[in-house]
Amino acid sequence: MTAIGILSKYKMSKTNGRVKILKELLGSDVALSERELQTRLEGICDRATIYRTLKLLTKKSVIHKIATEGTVAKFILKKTPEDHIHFKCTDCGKVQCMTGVVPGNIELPKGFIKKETNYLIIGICDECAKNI
Amino acid sequence: MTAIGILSKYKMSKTNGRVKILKELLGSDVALSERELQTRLEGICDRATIYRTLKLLTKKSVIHKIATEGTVAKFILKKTPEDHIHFKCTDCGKVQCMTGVVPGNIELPKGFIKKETNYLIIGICDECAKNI
DNA sequence: GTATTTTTGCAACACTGTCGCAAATATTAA
DNA sequence: TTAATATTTGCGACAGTGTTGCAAAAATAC
Repeated sequence: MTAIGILSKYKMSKTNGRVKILKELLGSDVALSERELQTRLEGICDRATIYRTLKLLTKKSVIHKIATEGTVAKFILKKTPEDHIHFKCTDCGKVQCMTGVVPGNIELPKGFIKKETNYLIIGICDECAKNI
Repeated sequence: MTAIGILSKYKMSKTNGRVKILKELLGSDVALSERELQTRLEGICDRATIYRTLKLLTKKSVIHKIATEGTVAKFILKKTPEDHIHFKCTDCGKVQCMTGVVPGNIELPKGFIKKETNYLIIGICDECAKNI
């Protein structure tokens, strides 16, 4: 799906900034922070706009907000609606989707209602592991 | 294990602040942020001290640093060394340990090395679910 | 093309987490 | 117990994240 297509689907105004932000996310196989997006967009839009767009896209479930170890949140396109795991490399810092690695169906204790998941494995990614 | 016991075990100086911080963590079944600790300690020690202590305890694997949805990290005593899941309630904000709920053994793709996990389920906890 | 609605950029803000440094406290050894 | 040494603390300053109000700008609706 294209950036414009997604914006149409969710009835969001097609502004220059939003299209560019979405394009970056569509073209990235790793999760990006607001900072990283800002760098890639080279000042096409304001910090606040990026934050607002990311918040909106997260709310619409187009992207996934990943709380990583540090203070910064990273965002990645939701490829599948199912729960899945993300991997953060402590070496290169990349956060990526672990497609194919499915967390077993987790049964919560009685009374708990699951809305969303944030599964993160921290370690060394395959690329970095080669150089050790 | 007592606060003093833990400090001895890890060869950490037994300062007033550290003992109090550890006692709070030992007495809490939910994860606490630096802010929450500060409130509970009523100014017994400085922000910086709390942060430093939490960092050290995390490094020693005494506590677990949980990256929650927002910007703030929360900390909880490590009851078991195994991977386990934490649950964050969007209603009351509490983050707790889901003992008994074990994530299936997750197999990573070839080359990836796991060091640590951060599994968080977001939803409504049993207490809050009652009042809906 | 104009009117209306939505979004943007800017500036200001609160908050988190870190750090250097001198003073205070804890540990060690006598 | 005291003096010497090592560690930790509090303070202030700082960089960074994420949010918000508001007027200007852009997008949508008519």
